[in-house]
Amino acid sequence: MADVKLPEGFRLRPESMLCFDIYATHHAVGQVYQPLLSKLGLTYPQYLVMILLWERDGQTVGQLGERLDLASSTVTPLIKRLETQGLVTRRRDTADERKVRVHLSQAGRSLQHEASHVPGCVAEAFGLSMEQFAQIHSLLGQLRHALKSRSDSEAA
Amino acid sequence: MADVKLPEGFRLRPESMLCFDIYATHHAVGQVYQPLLSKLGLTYPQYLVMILLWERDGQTVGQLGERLDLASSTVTPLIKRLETQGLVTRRRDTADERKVRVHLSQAGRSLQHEASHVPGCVAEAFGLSMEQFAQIHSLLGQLRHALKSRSDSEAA
DNA sequence: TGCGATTTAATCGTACGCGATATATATGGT
DNA sequence: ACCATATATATCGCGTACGATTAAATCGCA
Repeated sequence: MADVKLPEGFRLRPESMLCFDIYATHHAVGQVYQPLLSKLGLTYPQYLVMILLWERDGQTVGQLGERLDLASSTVTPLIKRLETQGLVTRRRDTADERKVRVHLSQAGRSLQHEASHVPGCVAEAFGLSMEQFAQIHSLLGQLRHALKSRSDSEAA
Repeated sequence: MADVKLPEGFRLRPESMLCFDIYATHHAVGQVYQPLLSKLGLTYPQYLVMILLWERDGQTVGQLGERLDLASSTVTPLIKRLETQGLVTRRRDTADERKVRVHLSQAGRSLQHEASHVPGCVAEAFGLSMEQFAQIHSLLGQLRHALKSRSDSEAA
């Protein structure tokens, strides 16, 4: 919890603080996806889960949560809502009954095609060049890595 | 809603998609702030509001919401919780009674000093150079600007 | 002046998101 | 085989978030 190299009484305009940046960008991105996804009956977090399942079916609740950094208290009800909509089914793993595997239904698989235009629309809305895109990806990755290793060493 | 220049059947690893980047980074940042702020009895969004008020007292609910991209349905209850904690007071603007002005209490002002170590701790946890920091700020700003102008033209 | 349109907050219902806790299943050492 | 421990989900309470709606105050303008 070391104290820092910022000048005494250092004050930035709030809008130029990184916490505001991330917060505002997260919002802005969500608002690009929202109208596209609501036509499919999905929320943004539900869409992220579906993307993971389209990539690999039958993942456990824990695996999905780990890739999205979400606790079971968030993932479980989200999956149940997807199940209510008929997009997925939940089955206990026969080998290890603690695990719940999430499987796509036929409707869940078809939805992938109906959603195929979404990344394109979003990419277009982003209006970034491939270079800028790659830069952001790289910098955010570095940022998360720094934060992660910091909190890991704290936990140790 | 023009379709796009992505190759047919284009598929990225989910984790390298920008929506995952932003989502995961937002989370990671929140988790750096959370332990620091919980000692002050604040949540992350409450902290953002306090920063805005420390910069300029007496802003309206609408002004606070606009700077954070939040609707009144989010801001109003948040402010009420800050009021319950004794950090702010809410007063109707005498000149325009539709507006509600949010004012810091003495406790709200003192909290600024108790929170003064937070940006430093966070900057340290970020572990980024000033160049990287500025790059992220700039790129996220460009991204938001692109998204904003896109959705504005849509609304028009 | 009067009254319809606009602006500003607040309210409601639904869906995240998390910390703390509970429950069921599996594992390891004796 | 037995039991302490660990693991995987689920549940609960609280605090965001947002779209849709409502209500009050203000503004525009005939």
